[in-house]
Parts: sequence; structure tokens; C-alpha cells
Amino acid sequence: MAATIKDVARTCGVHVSTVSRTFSAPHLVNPATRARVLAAADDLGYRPNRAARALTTGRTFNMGLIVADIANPFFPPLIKAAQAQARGRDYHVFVADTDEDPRVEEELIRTFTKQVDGVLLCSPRLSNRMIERLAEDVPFVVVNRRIKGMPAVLMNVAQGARHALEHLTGLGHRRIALVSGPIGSWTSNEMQGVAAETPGLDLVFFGPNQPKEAGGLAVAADVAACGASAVLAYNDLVALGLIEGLSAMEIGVPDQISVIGFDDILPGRLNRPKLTTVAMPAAAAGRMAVDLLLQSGGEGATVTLDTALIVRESTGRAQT
Amino acid sequence: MAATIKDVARTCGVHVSTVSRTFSAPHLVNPATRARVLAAADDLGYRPNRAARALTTGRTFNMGLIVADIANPFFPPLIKAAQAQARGRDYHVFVADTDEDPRVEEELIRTFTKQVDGVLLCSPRLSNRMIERLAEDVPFVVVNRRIKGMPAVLMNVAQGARHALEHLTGLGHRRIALVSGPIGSWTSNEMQGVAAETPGLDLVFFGPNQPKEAGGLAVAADVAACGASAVLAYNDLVALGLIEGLSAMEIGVPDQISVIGFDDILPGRLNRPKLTTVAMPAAAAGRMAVDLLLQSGGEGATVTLDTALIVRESTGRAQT
DNA sequence: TTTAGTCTGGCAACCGTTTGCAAGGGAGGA
DNA sequence: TCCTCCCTTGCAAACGGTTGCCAGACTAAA
Repeated sequence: MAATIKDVARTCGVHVSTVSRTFSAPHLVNPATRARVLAAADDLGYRPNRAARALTTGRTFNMGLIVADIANPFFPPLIKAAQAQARGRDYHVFVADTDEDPRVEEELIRTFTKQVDGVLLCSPRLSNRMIERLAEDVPFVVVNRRIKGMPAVLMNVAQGARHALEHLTGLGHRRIALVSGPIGSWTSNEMQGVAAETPGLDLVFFGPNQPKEAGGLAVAADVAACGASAVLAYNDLVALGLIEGLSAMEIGVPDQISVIGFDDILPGRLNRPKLTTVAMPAAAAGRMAVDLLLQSGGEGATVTLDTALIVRESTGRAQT
Repeated sequence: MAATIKDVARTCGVHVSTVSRTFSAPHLVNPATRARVLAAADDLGYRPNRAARALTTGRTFNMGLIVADIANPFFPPLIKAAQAQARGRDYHVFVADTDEDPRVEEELIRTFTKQVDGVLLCSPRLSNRMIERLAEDVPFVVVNRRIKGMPAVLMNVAQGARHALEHLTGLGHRRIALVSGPIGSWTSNEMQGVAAETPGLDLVFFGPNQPKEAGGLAVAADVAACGASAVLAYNDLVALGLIEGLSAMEIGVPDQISVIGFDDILPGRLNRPKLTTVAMPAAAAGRMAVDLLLQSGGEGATVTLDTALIVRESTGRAQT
């Protein structure tokens, strides 16, 4: 059994409160005593039990981070950045994956409650209502979703979408397919909003779709059939799946159809053709989210991060 | 403030122990009383505080899962499988990333101690000695490492390496470069061991290397210069980096050099040329690790999972 | 009616820490 | 020499639960 505070106290003939203070308020204990306690603690391999400590202090120095799909390469940079940032603040980040299932997401949040000081919700699949309810039990910071009065870090998807569309129209495309993501995704809505209000476009919508390759693969045939000469895909994974499906049908990208994704993930760079995409500031978002959570006496601060269009090889001039 | 067990007790005029039993030993409380308690609890939105519960019971129903690099596509399937398996056992998995830093790894384990019932250590970077010491405080299951008396799930890297080498020799390769991973990596050792005892090979070793693209990119020049006609790389990421570096030097894969990786990650399949690789049973490993942890009254059970060579496009006949 | 056994629920100790309060001792000022 | 004040430490309650033990109320058997 691991040594407890009592063992240390007994070993050096001192009260537990003194041991406690040695760790959490060293200035309140005599240097000589402190040294003895430290020695004994080290000797016994004592480590304060963080769970027990949390019980009285109400702080765990942990935070939870929930993503829909860890396998999506978009998330790891965000996660790593969040972890690094938290580490610098003496916090630890525990990650969990919901497998795109809102029920699992709720379950996980409930589990996190009281074991962490707050939760970073990345691209949640839960309804706003539900999130608001759960927020009564544990502080949230939401990434890629706007919820009234809740701290959020947003990525400027609208801006990115606008640039992407300009790029496409500049290449002569008019009939453009929009391949969206899961139902209720904020990102999807932003994209569609921008596209809808851009004049002179002939839009075709496809969705909802799974936000991974399978989703892109599944709509490839429909996209090919709809006569669009360019596609704006929900994310890079979908774009990649789409390209794969297209090339299986002997449809060349970008020769016959141009494709743009969102995120700028590694496989997109490795792919042939290299994917044109709207880069999302994932790492910065991870860092910001941590900071927002830590400051979040400050209620519903909202931070919006810029995106950038990266033109590579999957877009080209429209066939005439 | 969230409702506590006391609030529920007070609300329905019953002792806290009765409320407690309503949840943790329902058969000990009268159905009528139970119903009242449940109603009150539901009404107040009461959820037992898992941390507090753990304090007395010693069980958290959480487990930790530590990986060196979440951004390595090898891990997500393992993580997801572990989470799914755990969920089926009423457990939750918290993931953390060490950023390949042994000190962070130790720190994370210490943080997990007492907040989880056990930790899954995937491809740890810590020394065996250290792991054994830490194991006094929290149960471990180690993935891809063999430590005396500690439950482990291993992947049959030796078998995979053997098949890979046979494939290569069958194509006429004799001078083969071994690009290993980080220092002390069990997988690297296995690979090297097998290669060393295979007769008729002319081996060149490169290592240690970072276990990601950067690592492969960095040795590309040396590999090219060493005159090997084929390469066995630590993992797919390294292999991909290597191929990238090689093609930057106008060296064709597989025309001039054949490359084999390990893991079978998605980007390898998307790459041109598609990567020949030794597929690792990541998902099965995740499931097994969870099961081992849960059973681990059973001490140091070791499970070994099979691997399989998948021949794609990055290997070819040796130039004559 | 007495006796033994079964249900049910209260009591209180405990898990490992923190923290407000108070007491004892020593130092410095008057 | 006496009074303050500060420093150090102990005491005990609290955090939110769980659980062994005990007692009262019934039930059923004798």
C-alpha cells in the first residue's frame, strides 16, 4: 500500500496537519521541521492523494478534453497543444473520444464531472440545450460551436470558405458541390451560410455525411453525377475519400473536378494530388481553450481564430 | 452547487446511508423507500461523486492510457478499441500523450495514480527499472514491451520482421538498411535481433531515430549513401519520411530502393507508392490490454498477437 | 404466546487531505 | 518583570461517500 499522510506524520512524530502544510503551505512550517517531514516523505515514497485533496479543496488540477474522433488527424495537434499549455499551468489534460456518439459524449462529461476542473468540448455532437444543462455541473469551453454565454474558441470558417469560393470562381467554376458533415455541425452551417450568400454560384448540397473518408467515398458517385466542376468538402478526410471515390470512377482531380477540404491534415499533404485546403489553427485553438478555461471567471469570452487557404494540387481551372 | 448525498437524504427524510445503499446495494433497501430516494435524487439532479466514492472503495472505474504520440496514426485505433472495450465493462479510459518525453510520462503516471484503477502503458519510453518502481503504486499493463512479471500485450514483431526480410530477399535484396526508432524501444530491438540472426544478409544500422516522419527524412541521405537496396523502417511514419526524403533526391521507390514499414496506418495506404508494411493488430491490442488490466489478479500474463506482411507498392525487385 | 429468523434502516467510523481556530513558547519592548 | 505579538504546531471539523454493526419491526414456526 502506498504511504499516506498519516504514515509520514507518524514516522517523524508530527501531526498530519503539519505534513499537509509542508506541501501546500511550506512557509507556515519551521524549516527544521519541514526538512524532517520532507526526508520522511521521500523515504516512504509519499505522494499526496490528488483525489482526496480535491475533495476538500474542490480543485483537481485536471481538465478533460472531449473529441468526437481521435482518429481524425485534425485533433491530435489540438490535443497536444492543449496538453502542453496545461502542463505549463500545472494542469493535466485527460482526453476521451466519443466515437461520434452523443450519448457517449454525455456519459463522458458526467464521468469527468468532479474529477476535473473543467472540460474542453471540441466539435461537440450534443445539442446546445444539453450542453447548457451539463454546464451547471462542470465548466466548459467549447471549440467550434457558439453557445450563448459560454466561453468558446471559434475558427473563422466563414472567412476560409469565402477564400475557397473566391479561389474556385477565379478558376472559372460556377456549379459547386457542398459536401457537409454531421447534422448540427456548426462548421457545416458556416460553410453553407457563406456559400448561400455568395452571388453567382450554382450550388448543390450533399449531407449530412460522416465526417471521415467513408463519408466522402459514399457521396462520390452523386457528386460526379450532379455536374458540379468543383467541391467544397466538410473536412480533409471527406475530401480525401471523395477524391478516392472519384478516381475509382476514372474521374481526374483536378482535371475534371476540383476539390477543396478543411483542416490541413498530414494525409492531405501526402496525398497525390496534394490537397488544396483551408488550414485550421488547431494548435492555437487548443492553447486558447486551455487559457479560457483557466480564466473563466470571465464568463463567455469568445475567441475567433483566423484560417488560411492553402492552394495545392487538387484545384484547377474549370473545363470549358 | 451540485446536490450531494446529504441533500437527497434530507429531502426524503432518510439517513445518508440509505441513499448510499439505494445506489450501491439496492437489494438492501425497501422498494418503497428506494423509489422515494430515486425520485428525490432525480429531482435534485444528484450524481454520486466518483472521486469521493473512490476514496472509500478504492475503485474509480477509470483507467489511464498513456501513449508517446497521439499524432501517430498507429495509436488511435488502439485507443478507440480500448475505450470501447472498457465501456462494455463499465469503465472509462482517460488518454494522455507524453510527447515522447520520459519525464512527462512519469509525471503523468503519478497523476493517474489514485485517480484510475490501472494504467495501460503503450510503447513506453521509460526504463524497465522505473516502470517496475512505479508499478508499486498503480497496476500496469504494458503494450509492446516485456517486463518480468508484468502483464503485457506484445505484437509479434519478430514474425513480421522475418516475413518482411524473406519478402526482400525473395526479391533479390541482400544489402538492407535497418532504420530503428527511439532508444530502448522494444520493437527496434526485436527487429534488429531477427535481422542479425538471418543468414546471408548484409546489414546497415541507422539509429536511434525519432519515430516519425522527421526521423525518416533525416536519415534519407545516409540511407541513400550506404548502398542498401532495401530498407526496413521502424514504423510507417519513418518509412513515409524516408520515401519523401529519397524522392527529394530523385531516388525512386521502389525502382532504386525498396522500403517496408511497420504498423499499417492510413497515410501509408494513401501514399504513392502505397506502402508495403507489417500490419500491427492495434485494435486487438487495445482490447486485450483492457481485459488484462481487469483480470490482473492474474499477475504477469503475456499475450502475443500476430502480425501480417502486407505487400503493396513500395517494394520491388532489386536492381541487378 | 414465545422464539427464532429476516428485513430494513440508523449510527458512526473511516477513506486521505485541508484549514480555521486556538494554544504554547519565545522574543522584544516598555 | 510583565505584556504583546509572532511563529509554530496541534486539534478537530469538513469534503462526499461507503460499510460493518446493531436494533427495531415483522413474519413465521413452534
